[in-house]
Amino acid sequence: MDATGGTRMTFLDAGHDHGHCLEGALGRAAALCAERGVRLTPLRRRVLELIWSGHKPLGAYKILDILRTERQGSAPPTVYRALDFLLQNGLVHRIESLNSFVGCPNPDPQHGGQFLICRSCGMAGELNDSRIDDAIRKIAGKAGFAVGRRTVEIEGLCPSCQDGKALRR
Amino acid sequence: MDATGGTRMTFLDAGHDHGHCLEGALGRAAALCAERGVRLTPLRRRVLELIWSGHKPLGAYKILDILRTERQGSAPPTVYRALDFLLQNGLVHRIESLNSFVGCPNPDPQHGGQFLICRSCGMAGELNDSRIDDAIRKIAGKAGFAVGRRTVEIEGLCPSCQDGKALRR
DNA sequence: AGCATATTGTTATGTTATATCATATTCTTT
DNA sequence: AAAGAATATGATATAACATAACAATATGCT
Repeated sequence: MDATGGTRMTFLDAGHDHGHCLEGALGRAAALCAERGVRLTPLRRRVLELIWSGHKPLGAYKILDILRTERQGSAPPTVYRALDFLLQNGLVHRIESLNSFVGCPNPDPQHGGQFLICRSCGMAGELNDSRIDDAIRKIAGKAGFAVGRRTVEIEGLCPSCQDGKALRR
Repeated sequence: MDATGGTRMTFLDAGHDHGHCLEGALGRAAALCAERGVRLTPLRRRVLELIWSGHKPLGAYKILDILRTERQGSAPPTVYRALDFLLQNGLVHRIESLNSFVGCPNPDPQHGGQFLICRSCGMAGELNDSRIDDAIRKIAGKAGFAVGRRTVEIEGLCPSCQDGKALRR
């Protein structure tokens, strides 16, 4: 257990070493794809890299804008197909309330995850808290509902933005 | 406390008296608008009624298709403005994962709500379970996050559809 | 009645996502 | 290495979802 109790907290400080996040994510993705026998092609890797350029969820068309500057002929399906692959392999999550995509820090197990999304700076942090998930499964189960995918998105203010330390990042 | 423990369960049986749901919702809406001094105009009331025509979340353009058959000149803003009004007054909720809207059975207090969404029949039931919400608030709070709006959407299979009693409704 | 405010009409456009078919690349088998 | 199957990407079109901006109308108030 860590500071948040029974959960892995990945809502990162503004000053963290992001190069570490990025390299780690790309390394894990490569390993995981190799293990599963699926192909992390240059395009897919590039899209993952763009998503991991920060902790702020990125829209498909933002990704496309960047791709167009480096791959002539990029079009919506270019991006959406790469995103589908990354989603299916648990390498990114879709944030429903933002129509955007964010990297998954621990893609190994199948998991839903809960997201803390700052309305000020736009950062999204992923929690994987078993108590939230257990509560959902338990109550839904009591209602006779067979639980599948969970979407838990918590909008609010991150610690930095509460302190007025930052307004946009 | 009811059968689901500390929560109001509103995931309804296929055979319930839906006229009751509809009348109740419209009545509560009228009362609530009167109380607040806001206007439940014929258009807004009609959109609310369409949303309450079932427990399956309805997309804005589905609503528009119907409106066009009864109000010449209806256009996207017609629907979205009515939806904004209904959302602001807590009379409907937006289901982020479906880009759709569903009636709120108990619009009185300000609340987030959790939604059980059947992938087979499309029905959505609203929970207002304090344990889920408390868990979210507590864990997010420990992470130093100031919690605002919560989006909790649980996709799965409703009891009827698990039993193979229904496939589309 | 006259004014201020709120609501709706109307047109245009922005944003997000998918369908479809053609081409190219990679993998497997021989 | 060649052939064929499977996978991935290119390219074009269109569907689905949502908002901006301004005009016209309806409502509430004094």
